[in-house]
Amino acid sequence: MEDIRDHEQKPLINELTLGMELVKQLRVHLDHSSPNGEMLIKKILSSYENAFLMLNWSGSDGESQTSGPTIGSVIASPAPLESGRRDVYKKRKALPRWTEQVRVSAGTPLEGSLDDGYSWRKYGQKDILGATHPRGYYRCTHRTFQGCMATKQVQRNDDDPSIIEITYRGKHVCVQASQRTRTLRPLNNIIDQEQNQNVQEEPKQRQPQPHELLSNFQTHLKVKTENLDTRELAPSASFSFPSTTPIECTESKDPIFLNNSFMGSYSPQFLSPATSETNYYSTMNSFGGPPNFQTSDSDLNEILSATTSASNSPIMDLDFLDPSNFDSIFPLDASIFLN
DNA sequence: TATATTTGACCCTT
DNA sequence: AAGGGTCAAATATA
Repeated sequence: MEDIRDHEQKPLINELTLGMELVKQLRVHLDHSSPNGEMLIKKILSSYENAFLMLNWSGSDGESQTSGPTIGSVIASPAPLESGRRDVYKKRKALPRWTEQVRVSAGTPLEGSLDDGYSWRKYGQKDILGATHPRGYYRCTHRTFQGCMATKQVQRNDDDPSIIEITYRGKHVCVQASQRTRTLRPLNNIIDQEQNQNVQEEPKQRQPQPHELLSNFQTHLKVKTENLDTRELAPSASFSFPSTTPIECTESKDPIFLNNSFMGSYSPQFLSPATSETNYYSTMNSFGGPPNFQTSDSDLNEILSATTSASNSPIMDLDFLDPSNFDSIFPLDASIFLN
């Protein structure tokens, strides 16, 4: 099985690799004389990255992959319900899961407003037996275009309503435009927003509150992990939230893929998780979304940086990250991709 | 008009 | 069978 799929993928990988190489050669010839050209190059490379990410995903799930949909198939043609859905359940069950508890001040509005640096879309709410507060279900906004299966459940604690429990499931495969660093509004502006939010009745999570985020996660956050391989956690013994690392950024092995293959030349700078997801969204259009090429050069830089940032995230599970698999999938020194 | 949320129905697991 | 989780049509919002 594995071999067959390898054989199916290798030519594709090779083609992608070749294409990436050619793009980089083209980039050299551009010689910075054309900003637009450079922008396009980055877009193209970004698309290649995502293609690789998708391939990776489809080849990483050992258990259910025989009949389960790959990311690509999800995007192109959802699998039939009968078999597909069950596989989805299986997959999700196998996803790593961990819980965070965030204490919010009394008047703080709802769970959905808690921003962890990723953009979420609410897809359900349920009254839970024995719980006074309903549980909200959120999934990654980028599921459609990037196949990111990360979800989270948000529920107010019964005993202490000021505590909100957030259960994350799955790792982000998506690239989030998570770097407001360079676009952060002036502090007073942020404070204004926060004050406004405290008055807000129905908050919108679409407007991340970097300031609030920071204080929440740095001062009130407790994390308990469930079903999370302790081996993975071990390296994050420093499980603190240095400045603004997204919570998901706790696994150490994940960077292997991005650092080695795509981001070798991009120093992992530290980026704010505060998310303005619209930036990236427009970029993702380049492979599936509605046409929108208004992405600016700086946006693309952000995106690439975000990918770097994401390299700190538990992006993939993955046997794929097993060096042995890695070699077979990326025969070349992939660190050259973005150089 | 596009995108996000709500909510009842459906599916899956236990 | 019950309860939790997800889907998707309807509705709301910007």
